[in-house]
Amino acid sequence: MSTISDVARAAGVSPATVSRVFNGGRVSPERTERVRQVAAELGFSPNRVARSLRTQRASVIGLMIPDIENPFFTALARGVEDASQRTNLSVVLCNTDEDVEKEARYLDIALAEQMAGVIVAAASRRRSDFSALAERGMPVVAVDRRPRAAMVDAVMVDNQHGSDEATAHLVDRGYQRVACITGPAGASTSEERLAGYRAAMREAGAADEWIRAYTRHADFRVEGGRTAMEELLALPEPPDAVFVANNLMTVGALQALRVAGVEPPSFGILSFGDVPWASLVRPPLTTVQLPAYDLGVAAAALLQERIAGSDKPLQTVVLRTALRPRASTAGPEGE
Amino acid sequence: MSTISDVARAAGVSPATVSRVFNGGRVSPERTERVRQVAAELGFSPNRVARSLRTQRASVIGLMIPDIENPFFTALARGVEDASQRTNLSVVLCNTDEDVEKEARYLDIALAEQMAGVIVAAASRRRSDFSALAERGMPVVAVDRRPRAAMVDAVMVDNQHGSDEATAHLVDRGYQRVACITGPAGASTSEERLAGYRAAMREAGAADEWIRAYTRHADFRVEGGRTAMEELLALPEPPDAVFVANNLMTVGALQALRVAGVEPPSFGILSFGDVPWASLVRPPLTTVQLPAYDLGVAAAALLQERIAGSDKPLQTVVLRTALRPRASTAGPEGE
DNA sequence: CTGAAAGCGCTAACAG
DNA sequence: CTGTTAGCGCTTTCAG
Repeated sequence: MSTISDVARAAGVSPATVSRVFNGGRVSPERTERVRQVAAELGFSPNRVARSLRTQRASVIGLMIPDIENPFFTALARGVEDASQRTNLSVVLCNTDEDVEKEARYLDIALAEQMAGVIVAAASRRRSDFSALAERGMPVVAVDRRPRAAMVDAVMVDNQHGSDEATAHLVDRGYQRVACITGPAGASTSEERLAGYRAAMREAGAADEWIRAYTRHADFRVEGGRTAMEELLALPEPPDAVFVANNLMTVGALQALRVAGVEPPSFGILSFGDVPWASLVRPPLTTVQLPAYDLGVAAAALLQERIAGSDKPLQTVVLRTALRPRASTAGPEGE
Repeated sequence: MSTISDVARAAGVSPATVSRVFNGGRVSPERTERVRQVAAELGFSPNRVARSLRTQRASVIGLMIPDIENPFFTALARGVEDASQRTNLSVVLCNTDEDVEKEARYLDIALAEQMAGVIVAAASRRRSDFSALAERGMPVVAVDRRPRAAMVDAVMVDNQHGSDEATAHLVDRGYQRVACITGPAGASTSEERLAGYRAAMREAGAADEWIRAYTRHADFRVEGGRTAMEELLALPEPPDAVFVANNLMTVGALQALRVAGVEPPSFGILSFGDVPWASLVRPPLTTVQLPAYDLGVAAAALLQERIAGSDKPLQTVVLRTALRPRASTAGPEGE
């Protein structure tokens, strides 16, 4: 592995000149040419570690996501990756596993590795803590999940509006008892989606107590969705439709329905977020489409601005969802 | 951000002592205690960039996978991650997108960032090139896909055996015309799985020419699987069963079958590798289970040995698959 | 436009 | 067991 001084010696110039050639400093054309030539011959490429140490900043950004097995987050990750590639930033993907400790460990690493910045889909609304990064001036962008009171830029989905619309759709189609399976109580996404559901149900005339009885919190995973659905089906007066607040829990809910011999659309089911391999599900599922990829792109753009030193006031970008009605919510008569 | 000298000064010791405290050198208990104390107060954590520059090795390893949206690779990634966490290595995930250029770019980054080592599921058997890393002494472990002639450790799945067994299972169940959808011609996994299929078919008495006519190469993605299945169904004498060489193509094949109104198990279908959300598919799918997670763990273990400086001869670890017969291959009579 | 020199923060000999 | 010292490879003043 040749170094900058090897190149300098071989080209008969100073290391500083070589450095300038690779960093856009002013160097005479012929020297530039010679240095490039020699560098190519020697297979030289600048050592980023040394550069980071010297400049105190890296060309790597961290992306913390809570579940690498959820297609929503992989799509988001691709958005971040694609947008970053254009700026020559490389992306380090960290899977926090919905675990605040693990997340904290990765945030420490980001700090110790002097990463240029971090994009986080926070594991917990209350307990995720970015203050250490913020204090040391490392740019942070929150994505998908809004951490409480953290002073960072954010890119969010319009959860409440999307859920409200989705729930209203179920009501419109004639379902009488629309239940809700939402995520863990700590997460902003859970709460906002629940709030949308509640708003729509109140508007449809449901009492708060009734709503509470037909609401379940689960873990945003398949398993949790299944269990919650089983509980709802076991109610004295079971629901005839369900609004499920994320994709994986919908998969679980579908399993529970199948086991119970309940078939959409006589039982309505609507998923907030695309269900993976939706094409395998019959009947086709009504979903609220989330702009996962664009969320990633927007977050990366915001982060890049900050890395470049922008001191605009903090922004929150909100992206809209889109309701895709399909057969799974055709109506209780099973049209 | 406090440095090692800040801590040294505040604790009244030398920087070397602080360093030793954090790296397991011999330091008297009371000093160790004091240093730890002071470090905690100052919120000190060692700067990994400086450490890497000094020691010429990093505590980061790269993991290059061809498709982050394939659950097989995410499971593999988790294996790598879990195994690495125990050794305090952090994992950088790079999505090569089955693209040799993109892969090469990431490999360059690995080099420039002085990563401790790299685990690669190669994008191409022929064109993926690790020689630059090997030359510079960076440990590389190939996983899942065997790059041609590269002198690296490898962790593989017993593709040929698994495919042979799977195909024989279809034949045993009474299917007469078993077709095959395999992956791109370049990949070792495609070729080995195809070889297993061929061996079983020959043993069942099929002519080479017949086998060729009932074989399709696709791209390991959903789309490719669908197209290939459509082609097979359009043959003058369509197959009555198919062996599909990866999970995503199976999803595509199922879509094509559904559109054509063909239902397993009267048409047999068997997937090499677990199909995501298999529980949504009806009837339940017969699969060859792959040890994706363990593949990751084994690769990480091998890499760690090399990073630690082992100069054992190169090894190839082969993990076995397991056939899980389910209803989708119950037999042409549709028992 | 170019070179010399001074570190970034850390670790690894080497002496003590 | 502890401190001193000399860099890892690079960038960035500061002179020239």
